[in-house]
Amino acid sequence: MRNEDANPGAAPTLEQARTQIERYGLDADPQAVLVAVRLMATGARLVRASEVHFSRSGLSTGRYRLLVDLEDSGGEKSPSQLAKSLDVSRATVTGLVSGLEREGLVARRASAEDGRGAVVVLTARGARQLREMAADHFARLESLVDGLTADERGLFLDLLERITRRIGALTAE
Amino acid sequence: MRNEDANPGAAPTLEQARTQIERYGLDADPQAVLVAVRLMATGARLVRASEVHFSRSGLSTGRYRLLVDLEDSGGEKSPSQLAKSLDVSRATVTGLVSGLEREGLVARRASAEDGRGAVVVLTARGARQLREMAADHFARLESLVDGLTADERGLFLDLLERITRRIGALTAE
DNA sequence: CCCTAATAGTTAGCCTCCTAATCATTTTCG
DNA sequence: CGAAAATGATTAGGAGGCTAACTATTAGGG
Repeated sequence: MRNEDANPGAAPTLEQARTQIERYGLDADPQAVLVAVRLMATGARLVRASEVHFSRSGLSTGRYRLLVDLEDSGGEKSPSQLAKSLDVSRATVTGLVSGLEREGLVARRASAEDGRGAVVVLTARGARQLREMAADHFARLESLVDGLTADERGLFLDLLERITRRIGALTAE
Repeated sequence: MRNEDANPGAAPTLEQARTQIERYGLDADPQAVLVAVRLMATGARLVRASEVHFSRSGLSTGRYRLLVDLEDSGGEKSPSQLAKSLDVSRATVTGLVSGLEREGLVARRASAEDGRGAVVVLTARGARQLREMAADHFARLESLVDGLTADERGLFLDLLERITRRIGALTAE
């Protein structure tokens, strides 16, 4: 049985990391490489699982996040601000808002102060949608880390944060 | 200054988690929720950073992973096997292979044993491409976890794995 | 044996996100 | 003040991934 068959789904082993490093005579630390690769694989899986989940409510991760952000901001926000806080391009926000608007979860209004600007408003229907999804959503998130104690969660959060800080450097370089 | 402006880029705070939970009178643990949300945010950022990086070599994360997988398997593999080990649909593999073939990094051959089957072969050019990228690639991965000691990396790996095991349940449900 | 069911690969069409270009307003400053 | 630069939003077009549908071949059961 092949290695990959026994271990499907983007979860590489330490052996694989070691082999790859040695193939080119590099001196990288296999464990360090494994951490990075596993984190990426997990991230990708999580993103996809989330997309699958939200699509069952006719939403998507992006649309849901936009709705939540809107509610956190008291129900109104400009597309630019949304792009910034969601860490997504303005063009993407335009698309997300268009979709949400089509389903009546959000509405567009012209900005009163700035002639160029627009304001995205959470509709009653959008707020209700969020309310209906809340319990299930948070239960799902909680269940992800069910297996960890409070201490372990704190620890994980700390380690994760220290890794996250390095991501910026990767793109900038 | 708004909270999101001070903390851009999909890195929610404990406060935000608490607020959202309380808004609907739920009793979820804010810390647990935070861990899950941060992990997803980090994953998404990592995936995007990776895409940016590979696009500079005319590749993508998916194409690179396919190339590596091919090399790990001795340079040949069927599209179905690739789909399985990359955890991606067969249709996606078709697309990845087409792209790689166009650039001469990979070639398609008909399977000798199975009339339906095909075999994807790593070309000399594909192997060279991998060789050229290796040092930089592994250095990048290593630098991601530079800030962690070997013990911390082991710990992180363990915690991450225990979380990853739960992802399946999320989608299945 | 042959007809049905399973399997391999591809195609078509959708969604998410991106960058680059465009158009309209504001702001700045010479 | 008026021209140039900056800013807000949208549009156009591309890449990655997915599912569903289609074609070709192989395997199985009556």
